[in-house]
Amino acid sequence: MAENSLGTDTPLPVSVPDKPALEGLEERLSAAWRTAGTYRFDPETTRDQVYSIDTPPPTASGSLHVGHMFSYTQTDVLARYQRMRGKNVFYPMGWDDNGLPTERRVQNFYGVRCDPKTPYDPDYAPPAQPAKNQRDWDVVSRRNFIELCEQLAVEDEKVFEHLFTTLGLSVDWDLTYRTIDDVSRAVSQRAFLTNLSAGDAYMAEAPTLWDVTFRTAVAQAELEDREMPGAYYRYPFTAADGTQIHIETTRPELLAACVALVAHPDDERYQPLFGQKVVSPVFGVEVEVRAHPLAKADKGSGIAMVCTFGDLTDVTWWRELDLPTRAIIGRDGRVTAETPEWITSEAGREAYAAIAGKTVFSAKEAVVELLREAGLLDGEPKKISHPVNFFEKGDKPLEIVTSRQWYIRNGGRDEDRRERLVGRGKEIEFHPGFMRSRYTNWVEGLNGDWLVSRQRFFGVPVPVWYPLDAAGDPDYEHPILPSEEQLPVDPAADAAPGYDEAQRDVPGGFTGDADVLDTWATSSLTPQIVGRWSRDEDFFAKVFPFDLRPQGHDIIRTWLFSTAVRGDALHGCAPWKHAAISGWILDPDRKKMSKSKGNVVVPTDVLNEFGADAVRYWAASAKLGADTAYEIAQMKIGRRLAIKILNASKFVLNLGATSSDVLDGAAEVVVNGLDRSLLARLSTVIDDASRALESYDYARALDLVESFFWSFTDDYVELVKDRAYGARGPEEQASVLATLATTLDAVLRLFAPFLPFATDEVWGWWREGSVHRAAWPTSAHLAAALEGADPGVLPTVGSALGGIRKAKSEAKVKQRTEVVAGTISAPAAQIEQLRAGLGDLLAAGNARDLTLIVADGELTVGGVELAPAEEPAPR
RNA sequence: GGUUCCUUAGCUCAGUUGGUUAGAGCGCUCGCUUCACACGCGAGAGGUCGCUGGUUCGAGUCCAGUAGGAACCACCA
Repeated sequence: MAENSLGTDTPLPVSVPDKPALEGLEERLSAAWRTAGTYRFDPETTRDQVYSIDTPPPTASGSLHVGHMFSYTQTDVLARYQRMRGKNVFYPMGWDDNGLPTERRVQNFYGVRCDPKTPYDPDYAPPAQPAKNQRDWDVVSRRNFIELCEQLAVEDEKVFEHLFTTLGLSVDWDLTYRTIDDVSRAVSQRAFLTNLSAGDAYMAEAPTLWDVTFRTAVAQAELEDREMPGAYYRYPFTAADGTQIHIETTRPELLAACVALVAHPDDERYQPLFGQKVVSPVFGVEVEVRAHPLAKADKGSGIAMVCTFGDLTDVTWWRELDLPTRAIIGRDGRVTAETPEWITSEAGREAYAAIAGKTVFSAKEAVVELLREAGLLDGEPKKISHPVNFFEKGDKPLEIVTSRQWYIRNGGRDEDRRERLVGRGKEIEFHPGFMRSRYTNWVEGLNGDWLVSRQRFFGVPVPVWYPLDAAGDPDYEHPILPSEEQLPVDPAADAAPGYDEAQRDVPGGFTGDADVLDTWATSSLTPQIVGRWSRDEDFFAKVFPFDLRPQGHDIIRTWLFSTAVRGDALHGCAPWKHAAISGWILDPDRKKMSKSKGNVVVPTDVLNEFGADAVRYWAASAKLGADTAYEIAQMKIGRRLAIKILNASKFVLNLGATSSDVLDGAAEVVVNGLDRSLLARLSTVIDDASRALESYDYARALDLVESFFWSFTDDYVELVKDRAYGARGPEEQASVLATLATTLDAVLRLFAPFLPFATDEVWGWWREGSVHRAAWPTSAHLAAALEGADPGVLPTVGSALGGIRKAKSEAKVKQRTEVVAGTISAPAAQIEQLRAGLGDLLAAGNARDLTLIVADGELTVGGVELAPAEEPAPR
């Protein structure tokens, strides 16, 4: 580690600019830090020296947002604090370029489409301009697509890196990764194969939530409810004796996919029907009436039409009542063209022809029309608004189709694992603590394992092949797996081990798994990727489990949980000790900021206008977990504070206060009671701020330091100016100068994590190296100066000065107007404190004399006689 | 329906194990170009801590209830 000690009082020439300013500091200092390697992680280290951070990788293909500055600053403050505490901080940066946003951006930017079946072209160059018509876009292999992605990512990442650098993030830029690069793909595949061999991953054919636009399966974590208009349609099924049983449904288009009617076992209206067959209208298909406790007697007509599959409840009934499968919705979201074999009647088959090949929407209209024509629609449809499941990135309701998919066990179907994962959540210290309940809530509400295969083209391929039998059908029971050394592999381009490429997709040969892994299946491995898991186990052991995972509360169910699942399966522990959950940025109207609302502020504009320290002040003023309004006013205050630090430092240093030996114990020079009082207060602030930061409450630490600093400049500095100029002799002057320098030194260190630019600028005026490599102050170093010090002297003298100022203010005279006489009455203890600072009080108040009177009650200043106003000098 | 958070000055928010007259900043009013800072300095006004009850010598703080706001999860016939 660099000069991480207090012995920094080298006799450098002090060089203070005439007009200190914030402008330009970001560029100059961040370049200097980069050159000096100020934030470099030292791999020669032991685990207990390290503080490791599992940085969230931003989507570099996305747009910059003030939210980025907000949450990343909060993490940076914690990182800087730990570094000053002497920790070897492992603070990497990643780029999440494995996912739909990047896929879309690469497609549109270059005008290409990915088809994994296309062979790799090592000499491929994208068109100079994307073709206007998407049909004319180049079709490229997955590997070419990934290469294009990496090319474009370089440009996108520069923009983010520039923002983060300007913001002053103390990231070690040598530690970067991309979620789509070779290393990440290899780690993702290795983890998947490890899960597979340990039984933590498996393949199954099952009903799956399906997005018809993207034509891919989606996981529970990617679901989103949207309130949609709909209608209840009421129509009858017919029992053998001719009784009509009315059902109500919002999805009449699935009538042909009906497999049963279900009512509650206690529902007396339907009890006689349980076990009997009824016939569906229009299609004339026989289905059984069944009982199940999930059916609600008070919903609709109390009896539900079960289709395969209308919603997740249907899946439950289908599974638990062992119902047949009669699917009619294809993966394209249309009704299958072929007439199903379970529709046997002539009329039924004719009716089916009316919906075959139609979209869900058109099929619904057609079925309703058929019902209406047959006079079976009971009354008009009742319009309602109801929640419908959507893929969070999709714009059509999800369907449920049966398909073969890969899953990773996450406790959704296994009580033991579920409890173990809840326990992992308890191993993690959440900040704020209540955020853990979101984790627990999610784990306990899971209704299935984690579906990780996606029928997309761009992403990390599922690293698996299948042998083909003599008929050319894949043997899914015996997948062919790659060796460790082969990773990463692309089964669509690379031949299976032991096979020749010529044997691809021919009987007796092999076929590659066509799917890619869910992006979270890779993102969930950020600790393993950046920590060099399986590549450098020695290194991995120095950073894992990580100390900190910072992230937003909106991705607890996805990123946080999935990382915990991987940590549990691969390492048998939680992946981090702490999780710092940041809030969202709301616009000033308290609505969530979003692009669609057009209320997004461009971060670079704000940085240019107020400076990085000002923006950081705003971010660091908000507690973890608290959604926070985007507030320019708060940035103005931060800017004011940063400027004040520059100016106050300039003043203090120009007074000649440059030796802070007191911090190293050379305290005997501090003889004045007011000085000792200030240092006693400083000592308390150091202790309190340190305690707050230890518990991840940086906002409180900032508040404490800031309050101290303002009382330092407004009260203490104002009081001691005269003495600092030497008006009361060399000993008194030495005392105040040592106190000023000591306080300035400590204050710069205390502010350094929050305002890295202004503090390091001042540090450079009189110190060697960077304040960001200096040690965090401790009160132990001040103890020697504080024997018997009374922290109450400063506030008491300060309020006496306030009383004098008030008298002048009320008289509407200049503050430097001379006080001819005045009395201060206060209890004896305060009079004692006033005596300790009387000299400074007289000087600061420009008072000839003040009479101190012991009296009960609070301190009051009275009988102030002011000197007559000076006549304006004759012109 | 379950879980969680929030409600304190006009605004944004502190208030750490319950303890003397509840704080800050912004905004507002008044004053001051005081030799670090006008991107400044000083002074001042402004709150029955959502509401109701309880515990306690003592409640903004703990408990119960209640109203309003927000988020997460579940429901989705």
